[in-house]
Amino acid sequence: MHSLRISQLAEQAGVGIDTVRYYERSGLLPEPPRRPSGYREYPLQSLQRLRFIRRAKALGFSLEQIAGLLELSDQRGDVEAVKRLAQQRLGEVEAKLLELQRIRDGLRGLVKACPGHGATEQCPILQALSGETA
Amino acid sequence: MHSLRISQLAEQAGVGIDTVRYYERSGLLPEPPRRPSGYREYPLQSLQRLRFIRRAKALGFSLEQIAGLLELSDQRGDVEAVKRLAQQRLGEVEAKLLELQRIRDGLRGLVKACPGHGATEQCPILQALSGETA
DNA sequence: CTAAACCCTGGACTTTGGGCCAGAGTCAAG
DNA sequence: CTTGACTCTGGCCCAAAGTCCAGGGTTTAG
Repeated sequence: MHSLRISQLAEQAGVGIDTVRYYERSGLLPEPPRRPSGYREYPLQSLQRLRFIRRAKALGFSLEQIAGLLELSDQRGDVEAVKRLAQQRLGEVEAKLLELQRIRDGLRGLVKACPGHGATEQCPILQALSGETA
Repeated sequence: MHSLRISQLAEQAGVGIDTVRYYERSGLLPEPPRRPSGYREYPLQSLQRLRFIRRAKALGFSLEQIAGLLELSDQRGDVEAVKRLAQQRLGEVEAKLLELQRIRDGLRGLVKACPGHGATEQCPILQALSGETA
């Protein structure tokens, strides 16, 4: 039984049925084969893909950006182009990581500098993020 | 000249004027003093705050979550509560970091495993994210 | 003192990412 | 072969985060 109905797919991926159809409309999830009746029959791959989307979304990627990431795994061949794309995405992701690390450090500093009593005075998180990145 | 008109503030923070007013309505940006005419006069602090918001947003925080972060720097006193809040945010941020690192590693692997020829075959980024986190 | 450039409020509109029906067909168990 | 659970399409609705007027004051440069 390596094919799923839409409700099974949705449940196992932790999203709603409408979401699945919406992703299909948006081109994020490829149109699955249909039974003669019109019912969608999803391969297990779709589950991985859906889970990926859910996670990436939780990280603040827009569906459009996620489409960009997924494009990488869809491209077979044309290796040069894929590589360039991957490098570009990698750059974006690394930038995100840096910013997120700054926030984390700010928060850590706050937690540490604040031993349960005394003054919060100069909360470091504003500073931690006020550097330049236009 | 340590006070800014709304257009100057907006420009220097890299957001639109309407956005500034929207943040004020939403309680993210405190209401600034006004001239007798009603014009808003922003202190430089507002600039830092706006920039913080912009960055945090780029990382996928919602305005509501950002309000939560900013609350930390606004609270003076009640140190216990502040600390708990900060620790909670820190946990969230660290979880995000881990996921983002997985994506980065996946992309790195892709770039590396793909030296300009050969098959992309098994793009690692799907794998990198298909683990369990409900 | 006047024109250009700003600012005010209030409200309507937009995009993203779905949620929620209605009406009609399909499938599986008893 | 019927009943309940499931699916289909199409369309309308929603919240978040802005964006864009309109109509009317304000400031400032010439």
